[in-house]
Amino acid sequence: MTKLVRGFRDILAPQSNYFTEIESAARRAFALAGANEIRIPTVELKELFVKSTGDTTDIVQKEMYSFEDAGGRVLALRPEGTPGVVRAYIENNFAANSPVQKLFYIGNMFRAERPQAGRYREFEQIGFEYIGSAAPAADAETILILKDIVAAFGVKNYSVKINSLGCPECRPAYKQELINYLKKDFDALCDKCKERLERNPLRVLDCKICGPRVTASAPAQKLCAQCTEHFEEVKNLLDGRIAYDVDANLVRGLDYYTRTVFEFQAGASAQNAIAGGGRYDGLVKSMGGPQVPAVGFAMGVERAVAARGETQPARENKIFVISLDKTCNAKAFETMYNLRAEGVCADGGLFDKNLKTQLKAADKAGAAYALLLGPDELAKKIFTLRDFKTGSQKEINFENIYTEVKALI
RNA sequence: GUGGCUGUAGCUCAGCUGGUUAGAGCAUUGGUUUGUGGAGCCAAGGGUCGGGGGUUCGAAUCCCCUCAGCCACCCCA
Repeated sequence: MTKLVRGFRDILAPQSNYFTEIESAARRAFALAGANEIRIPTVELKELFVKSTGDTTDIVQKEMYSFEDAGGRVLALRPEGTPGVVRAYIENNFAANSPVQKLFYIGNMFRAERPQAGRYREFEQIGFEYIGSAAPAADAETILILKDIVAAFGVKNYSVKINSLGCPECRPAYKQELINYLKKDFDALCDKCKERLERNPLRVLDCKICGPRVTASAPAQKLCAQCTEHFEEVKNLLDGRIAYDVDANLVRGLDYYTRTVFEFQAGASAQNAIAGGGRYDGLVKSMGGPQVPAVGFAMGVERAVAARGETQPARENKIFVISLDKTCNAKAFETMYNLRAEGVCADGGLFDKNLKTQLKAADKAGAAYALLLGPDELAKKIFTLRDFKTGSQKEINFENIYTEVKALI
């Protein structure tokens, strides 16, 4: 038979419920913060990602699903959400009307990496982009919204790292200084870092092989006065609201980040980054828009779900309708259907099974109550309501059924 | 993309150094003498042992290829 494509998967209950839970938590937090949802396409021109995410990144160099359509356009499945959002911001001319935008999205992303636990070729991201504000408060707010979602969803043991990468004023100088420093001991670098040196020397600090050895003596990040002030202000706003560590080696892998970057980590696996983000003050302009600052994050839903773990759902306020005889089926069915109209979760309908089987099914479905209708009940115009928690039963007259059930549930 | 480990019923696994019709527990289905679930009892169904090729009289068991999963690297969410 035809099977799943490598790296893709079916998400079944209860996992699928956890996805809904975190999405709901996110929507609540976004609504409280005044953010609007944006739905962007899954497919964009490949060049969008090359220009924004960056052609030096692995994501663009080797992880994109790209293809040519019948019209000869070179397209790609989105590997991340930010480029599409920024493209939409520019294309819809937000800058002219209401330049400050808090936008969030929930959607699946695609990267052709080698699959591993916590790393799939299709995965879901919940993302937030705060476009139009250069204020440190925007950085802090972005980080705190993310914290609220993670906390509301119930991830317990996570840590937060932040850093500042500087701006176009101070970063090139630092980059050059770092290159000069690393070149002095070029041969000691691993092969990867030799390649990285010119292209993106900051990544050497993040390297598992060279990083630990180099960082101790490497020149420290030198932020300009404005970047220093910005970073200090971000930290001030964060203090007391979230526990975090400043990690000078935190370097995000996307090209567009400036100033503040951050990462939320949880779980023991190597794929422990459940969310990450940062400021990207130059991206809108570099993509053809006006000079507009921005900051944002993206959260990996399956990683957040894995970090939180399974939850034991309480026995649902569900009523399971059971009929014991052909003569009772019509009334039982009608009652089941009408209960739903009354807003009660009514399951059941396995009327061709015997009582024991139907009760088993009710238990398995997690029902709180079973509503039994047999010839005896039909004759007396009553239902028998069984409470699964206590095992007790009581009789309810036909005419009172909806009010009584609604009172219970 | 690189390296390592793994792949037997829906799930978790057992099958010793190759030997007749491949097993268990859980799950499922059906019964359990007349209407009562949440580890009662009985029984049944379900696997071309990931797929393909090879070695052999004979392969789940050995070899090769392939696919998939996991772990590390890498990368990132």
